Amino acid sequence: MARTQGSHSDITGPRIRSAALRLFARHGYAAVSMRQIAKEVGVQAGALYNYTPDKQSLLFRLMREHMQDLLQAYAALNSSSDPQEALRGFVGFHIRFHLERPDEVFIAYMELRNLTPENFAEIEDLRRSYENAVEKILRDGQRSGRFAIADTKIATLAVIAMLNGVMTWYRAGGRLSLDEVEQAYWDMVRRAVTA
Amino acid sequence: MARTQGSHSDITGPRIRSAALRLFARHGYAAVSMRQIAKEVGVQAGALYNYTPDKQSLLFRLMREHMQDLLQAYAALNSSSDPQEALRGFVGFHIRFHLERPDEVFIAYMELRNLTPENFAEIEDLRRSYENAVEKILRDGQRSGRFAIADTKIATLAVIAMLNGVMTWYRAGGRLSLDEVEQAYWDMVRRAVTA
DNA sequence: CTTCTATCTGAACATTTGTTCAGATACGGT
DNA sequence: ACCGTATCTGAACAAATGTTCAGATAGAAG
Repeated sequence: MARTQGSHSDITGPRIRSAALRLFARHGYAAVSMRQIAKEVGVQAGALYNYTPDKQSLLFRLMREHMQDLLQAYAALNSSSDPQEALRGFVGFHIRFHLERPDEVFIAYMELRNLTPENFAEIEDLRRSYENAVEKILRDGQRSGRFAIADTKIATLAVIAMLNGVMTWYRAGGRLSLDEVEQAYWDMVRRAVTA
Repeated sequence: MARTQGSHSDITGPRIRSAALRLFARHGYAAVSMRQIAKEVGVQAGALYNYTPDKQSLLFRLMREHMQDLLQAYAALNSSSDPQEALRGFVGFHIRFHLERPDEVFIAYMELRNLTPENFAEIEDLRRSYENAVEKILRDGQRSGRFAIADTKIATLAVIAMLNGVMTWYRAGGRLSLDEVEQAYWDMVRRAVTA
């Protein structure tokens, strides 16, 4: 049992982050000890410090990589030039991306207050980038007369908040398929912003 | 400095809960120690146990009282029999009630995982009551043909999630007045559910 | 003024916390 | 077969944790 020592382990790093991710999501950053993480990996607590300078960095790295993945994946989605189509694309993307990463999303929204000020600022920048990309769609639609939105900033946050809500209840294999969920949310988003 | 002992203190209890509320909201339940709460009140840690059997009960009481206040306040709002008016009333109520209690709301949504299973179940029941009241409005409107909603359960959660989003960014004295915010959200909610 | 009691202090407790480090170990290269 | 080094163990550290409790204290009641 446990890992033998001396063994080359390019896999220990990922396993540590994976265990930390699940435990942080489940019990919260402050409630999880380094020893719990180590136990999950099958290693002593001291060994974790070959892979992270401290506990805070472990959390920060998880959050930053998640936000970077999100931005990169969204950038890779070639968005339509038609605002309505672009918004539809965003809704589908956002729902699916987030449902595939429940733990990362949970942490990214719940553990912001456990970041040091500098780390917090960096994560906030990334999130604002994402919001700005969404707001651009709404502004384009507003300018073209396709959308009728009182305040695009509010609408951006409202749409994202509404979509994020799906994470609190959706379970694969439940009453509704992913396509049905996506359709239901898209119907509401579309009507909420359309003239 | 500090409180003198022996003084009658019907005010110590409320002050403890008030300090716990603010600290839990700011740093999270697990990250706040009983000594920090005591210090905020100006008392030694041991004195807290005259007012709560343990830390868990302190959190639970804050959450339960908040949910009960929410349900009671909503019940006191005499709702219109017209679904659209009822929904409008709910939107205004929900936004204002929640913006008046940022700390309570934060805790009620973030600290669920730090409740014991029994306590969690009780809070969940209260929240479901609230959701059911909202869903009733949507079903009434659906039945009368006023609303066009694919799934009233999803729509309920979507509307609440969207409105809750206001808490993450609204600050009194900011760019928009409370009335403007309420109007903007009501516009979106109305269009999202209206036929 | 004396007595009573609710309230608070201050110390103690066993555990757990994040982190460090000297030494043990086992793999890759020679 | 041996060495070098990346990796892990196991013990140690001071500090902090939730909780308990005997005793001090001050206001209320008589």
